[in-house]
Amino acid sequence: MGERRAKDALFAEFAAVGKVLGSPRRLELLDLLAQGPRSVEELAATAELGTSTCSAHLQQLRETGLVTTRRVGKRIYYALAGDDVAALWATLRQVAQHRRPHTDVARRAYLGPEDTEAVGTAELRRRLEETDTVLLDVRPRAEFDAAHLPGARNIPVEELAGRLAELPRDAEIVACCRGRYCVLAHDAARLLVEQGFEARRAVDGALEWRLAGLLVGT
Amino acid sequence: MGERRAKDALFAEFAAVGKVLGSPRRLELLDLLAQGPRSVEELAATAELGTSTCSAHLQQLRETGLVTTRRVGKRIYYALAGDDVAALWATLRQVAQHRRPHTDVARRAYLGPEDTEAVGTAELRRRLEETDTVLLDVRPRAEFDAAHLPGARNIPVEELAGRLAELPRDAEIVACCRGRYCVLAHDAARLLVEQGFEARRAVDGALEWRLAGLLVGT
DNA sequence: TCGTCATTCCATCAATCCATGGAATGACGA
DNA sequence: TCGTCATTCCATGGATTGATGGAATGACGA
Repeated sequence: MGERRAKDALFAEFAAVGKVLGSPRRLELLDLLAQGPRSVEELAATAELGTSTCSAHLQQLRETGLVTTRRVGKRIYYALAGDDVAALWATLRQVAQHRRPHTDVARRAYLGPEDTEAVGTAELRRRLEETDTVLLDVRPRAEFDAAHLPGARNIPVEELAGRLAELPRDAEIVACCRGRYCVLAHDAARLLVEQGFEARRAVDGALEWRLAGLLVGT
Repeated sequence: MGERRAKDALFAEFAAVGKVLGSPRRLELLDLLAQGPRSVEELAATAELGTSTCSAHLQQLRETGLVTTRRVGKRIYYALAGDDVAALWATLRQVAQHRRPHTDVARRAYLGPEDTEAVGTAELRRRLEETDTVLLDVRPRAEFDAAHLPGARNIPVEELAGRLAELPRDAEIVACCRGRYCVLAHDAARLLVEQGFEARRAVDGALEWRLAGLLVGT
């Protein structure tokens, strides 16, 4: 009886998903896609990959079923197949953070010093309701447009230094971005504090809020 | 600035966890470990692996931080590092089931025909409280001892055919095992029904109940 | 119909991974 | 102290994977 063979086939299916999660590059692409659909060249540029390489990785993600494609004009947009994939990605990060001490070292090295104050999601929502806190989403416009917290304003970090006049000096500003391992909010909060604003950064970001069902599209 | 380098290092940490999930053999070991601690040779025998091969896989799991080891006498027991790892494994399976159509084909090929009636966890708990349903855990004794649902009785499948006299003919029997992708309950329920018992099988098993915090140890 | 442009295919090289069996390790028990 | 036994180490060969650049594909727009 092919019981062993059948079991191997089943576990090979599971392993196919695992295998595709085994490359830093693919995870980076997955992280970007968790923010919203993107074309190959956008992804290649953002992830600093060659187009061929990026395409090859995306195809592996697609063959495994984690992402889907849609053609618009002469571009092909890749998107996460569903929120369960985002949940898997979040769980993977959580396990790494929990079980691999070095993850936290790498996280700190990437995000920079913890010199700005962090605001948790519960606290953030309270402040948005009860005070005139400004929620500043500093992700690229495309990602903001795809989905963001209700009431958030968008100024991409690259533009932030030149658009300080748009921000209030008499209210608290909370910067947010892609999620727990994204630099953008750190950078933004740091810049704003240097410029004399009363600024903090959100601990969570679009990925976590997406999983909690808090986001709205445009 | 080594921003790219730092980001790569962070994502390499995440990918290390993904990479170790990319082998069917390791996933099988992980699945077994989700049932409770086991020695290398037990694992090798159950997963039908050579000892060296098994040891090598276990070490990768350990280096990645997903499992821990403990020495007892001349044996080394491997165990899951925590419930978050079990949750990751469950999420991975769920995504595969959801996003890879072939998973269900492989699942059916392995588990055999769906000729016995399935009982979900909510319904199972209701029946255990309100009727005199017998919950029959058909996993190996070691796994049952490590953790099981309160009130369950243990008869490993191998022994089942010879111990039918211990089971009531006037009450419903629900067979349970490791989880959604385990054959044992299917085999047991099939055998019992053939023998004229009023038998069903639980949809969920130890893995799912562990994550729901329903298990008790010995 | 043809040029353009985004994406994919292809061939290649270097690197990594897996399974295997025999030797080495290292803790227990006499 | 020494034999035993579970586990790990090591060397090997076969297979897979990732990055890369140039060629091919295929849809759009003139």
